[in-house]
Amino acid sequence: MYAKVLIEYNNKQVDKTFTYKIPDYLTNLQKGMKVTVPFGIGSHTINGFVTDITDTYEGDYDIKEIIDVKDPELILNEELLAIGEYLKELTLCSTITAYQTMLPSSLKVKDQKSNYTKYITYVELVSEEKAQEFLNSNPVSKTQKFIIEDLLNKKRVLKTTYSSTALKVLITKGLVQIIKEQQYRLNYQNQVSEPLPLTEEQAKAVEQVEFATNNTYLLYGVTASGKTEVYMQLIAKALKNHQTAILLVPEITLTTQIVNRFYARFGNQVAILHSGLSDGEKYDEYLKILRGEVSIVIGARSAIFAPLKNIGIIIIDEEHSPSYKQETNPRYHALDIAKFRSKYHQAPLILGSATPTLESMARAEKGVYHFLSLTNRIGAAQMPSIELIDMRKELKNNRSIISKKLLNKMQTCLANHEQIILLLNRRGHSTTITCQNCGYIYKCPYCDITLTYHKSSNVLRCHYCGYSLIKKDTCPNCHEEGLIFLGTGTEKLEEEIQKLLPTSRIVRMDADTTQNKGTHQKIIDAFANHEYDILLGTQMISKGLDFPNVTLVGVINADASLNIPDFRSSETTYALLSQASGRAGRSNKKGQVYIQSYNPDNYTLKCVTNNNYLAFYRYEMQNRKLLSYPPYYYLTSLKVASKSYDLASSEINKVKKYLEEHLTATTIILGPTPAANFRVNNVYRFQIILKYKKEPNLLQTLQELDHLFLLNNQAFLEIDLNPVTL
DNA sequence: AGCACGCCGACT
DNA sequence: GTCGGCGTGCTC
Repeated sequence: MYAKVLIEYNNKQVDKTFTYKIPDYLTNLQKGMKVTVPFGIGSHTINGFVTDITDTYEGDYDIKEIIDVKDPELILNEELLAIGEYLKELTLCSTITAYQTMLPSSLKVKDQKSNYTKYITYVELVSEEKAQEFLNSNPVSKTQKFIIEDLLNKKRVLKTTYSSTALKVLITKGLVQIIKEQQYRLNYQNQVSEPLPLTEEQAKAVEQVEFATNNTYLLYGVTASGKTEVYMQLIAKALKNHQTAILLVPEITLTTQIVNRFYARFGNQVAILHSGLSDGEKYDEYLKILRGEVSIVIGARSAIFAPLKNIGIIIIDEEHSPSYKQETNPRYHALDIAKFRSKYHQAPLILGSATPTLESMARAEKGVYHFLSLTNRIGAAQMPSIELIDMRKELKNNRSIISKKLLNKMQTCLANHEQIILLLNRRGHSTTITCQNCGYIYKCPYCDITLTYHKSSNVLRCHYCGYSLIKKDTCPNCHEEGLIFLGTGTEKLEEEIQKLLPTSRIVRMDADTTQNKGTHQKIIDAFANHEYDILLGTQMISKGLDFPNVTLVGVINADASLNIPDFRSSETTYALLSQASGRAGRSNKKGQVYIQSYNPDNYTLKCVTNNNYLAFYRYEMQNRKLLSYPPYYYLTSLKVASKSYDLASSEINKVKKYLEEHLTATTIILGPTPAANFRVNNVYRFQIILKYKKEPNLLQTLQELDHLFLLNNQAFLEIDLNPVTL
């Protein structure tokens, strides 16, 4: 018997299987297992996956034998092997990269430095008779006597309870034995919560989902309309059919808020997978899934690869979230994998959002997706009132970044002991530091952007590459004391509010204050306990959080995200503002939202104010049609990156020529232009964008181009099919 | 990813 | 003459 093995090296040159003979002692070898094989010169061994097993082998290689099976419990089943192939095709990555992407880091094909299995050790008596005999003999040490009597009583006790020296003696005497058991790091109580009564809308949504089909449903539900309860009842239905379920949520939403609701309802049938877990915790959760001990997996993007069998339903919450697209290789979108698995298992796929992507909404309109909607908030909660504040008028008599109106509302709110959320989508203190004397502007020496000032650490930092510089008092160019700080980040906002409202308790949440594990959750918990009055932060405060006492939401600068040069900037702005607004008035108190802008006539902002997603959708669809963007056209982005400007420039032109020669005439080839991240870490990037409705030669051409760059170690080709951002 | 093979520069 | 630079190519 022979096995085809995909080896661990991530290199296009070894992106193929190697055939090995299966030795007699490995007759239980199965497809999808992880093995150790000899590879290359000498006695080198590496790991790989068995992708196929055959009876015969025809070829003139000097065949070697498989050495051993690693982690026999970890088997990529037929479905996962097929997903790997699909992922490879979807993203043009190597096959091994595809499989590696699907696994938690502790189970990837490579030699593990640590054993992730956590054990708990008990001690037990070998036999009660022997123990009695021992007690009756003389003389008996006091500690040993105590241990034996205690064990006679309790049968099984944690090893750490007793003195280890006394235990050693008892073990050598053959009286006591040690029992080692695997222990999962995360364990939860049994379920305590019952399904909630559904509103008419919710019940209708639950009823409309047909199981045992590969239908896709778009669940359009306004903020606080009770989508989570719909998910739970749909999942309960799947469980009742002895099927399993996957729920994807954006990373940032994976706070204990949603997870705890699921634990309370479904108890230890739930496994969670997200980047907040340690490698050991992920290993345990993955094993629970692999062993079939759980039926529900809740996780971020990569949880779509969870090795669940017999999936009955797949749900993607906040389906518009860009976090479902991986922005490093392989650049896959969880939605594509979800559709693959939906079809494979004949399991319905639910996409939930208050602000669906235009692609999803368009598909729902065309009837490709089934449309479900929740238009009302749950219980007594009403939609918040939203008002735009024209900052141009404000500028004339008030230089503050907080408008008079918003400040007044904040004061009222504080007086009523209610809480406030402020959104400013920019971290740090000041975004530009310039010299009044000579006009010098601090820029990153490696990237193409200005440095941001971080006051708490007195450092100027590049938000692209992390380069940092200690701030000096004088200008590095003219040596005068003329440095001024322009542009406001969350740090300066905090300072300013503390000045304006000295008695208020403020907590800031952004990438800088949430670096350590668990700090994110700590801030949320403290704010929920009303230890603070004001929560201010970047977009991470806008997602999925549920604080009943928040009645006021302020958006400091709505224009920032609107002005990003990306075809999706209106869409992301609408989603961001509508999500942020959704944090206000989630229980019986009416919520108010104030959005500050220098472009109050902007149509997207007007739609946010009126809470009119459909109006925004129709308007933005016209723009997309005019400019030939998704969902009317598909996009592919090709970038050439190189440390050499000239090389990047000449190579991208070769790429363009190749594309022109091989693609059909209807495909629009835009560029080359400098990419949005033109220079990062001293690497230059040029970009070409393809727009097409149908391009039969696409995959073939991209693969060929990829091959042409295979041996080039000076310039690199980065291909992104259906990019989320350009 | 390693490691060997191979073809050109500065040394005892 | 030879030690060693890293460019190129192969690994079942």
